[in-house]
Amino acid sequence: MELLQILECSPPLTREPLDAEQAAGVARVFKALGDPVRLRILSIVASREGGEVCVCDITGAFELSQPTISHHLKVLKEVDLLTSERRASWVYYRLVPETLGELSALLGVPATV
Amino acid sequence: MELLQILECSPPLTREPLDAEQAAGVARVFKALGDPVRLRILSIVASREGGEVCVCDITGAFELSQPTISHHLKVLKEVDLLTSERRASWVYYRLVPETLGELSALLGVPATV
DNA sequence: AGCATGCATAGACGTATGTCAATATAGACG
DNA sequence: CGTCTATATTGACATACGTCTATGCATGCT
Repeated sequence: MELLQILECSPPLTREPLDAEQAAGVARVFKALGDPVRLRILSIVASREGGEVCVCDITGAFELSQPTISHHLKVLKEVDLLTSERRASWVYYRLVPETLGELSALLGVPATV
Repeated sequence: MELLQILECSPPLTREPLDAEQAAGVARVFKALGDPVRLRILSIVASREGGEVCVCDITGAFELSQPTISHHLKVLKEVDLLTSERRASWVYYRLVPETLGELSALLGVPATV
């Protein structure tokens, strides 16, 4: 089953308990978010006007090796938080807003009536 | 700095990049959510009518040892997702909805206008 | 064709994490 | 007080993870 589908089928945490399969899928995404470098990478891509960021822009923002950044980008891609596209020599990463939205909904606390 | 304060000060990922300190704080919380067992525990507590769950209720829901459940509860407590209170022989866990709400806001995608 | 550049992959290494069995602690109750 | 029950802590172990260096693979350029 696709990860985004699992997120779509998972009820908000405050509504009912997750079953094991839902929890496993959701946990994969949160685990990807559970690293400071990946969070910063994601926020760089997500907040970028135009929505696209070249890998070189990201690498320049950290004092980490290029392979390390590449590794983190791969992790974010594997959980459908980012997509990438190669154009000419450069690879551009983009946010997948649906995934972020599903996570937000999952955590959302129902408005106090 | 307190964790909840860091969450309150952190802008939505789609608005601007997180700085290193914000990312470190936020990552701690997401890391706690990045385990299937903890997610299920959290959803059990969060979705419970009355808001309180006794540890024994949680232990009974998993085929894991009692110390393992206790460990996961501790992790969730350390990132301010849960609080606990002892009454008589039992310990009751409660959701901290503010933390969940801050996380949700952090991930929220601005409505498409 | 050959080289330079941008990014990905492979492998190695230390540290962190999830789990358990064993033990400790705290409260209830005889 | 002693003991039972509910939960927490400790220590051990295997596995996963973040990082690096070295290398591979495209693409563009001369």
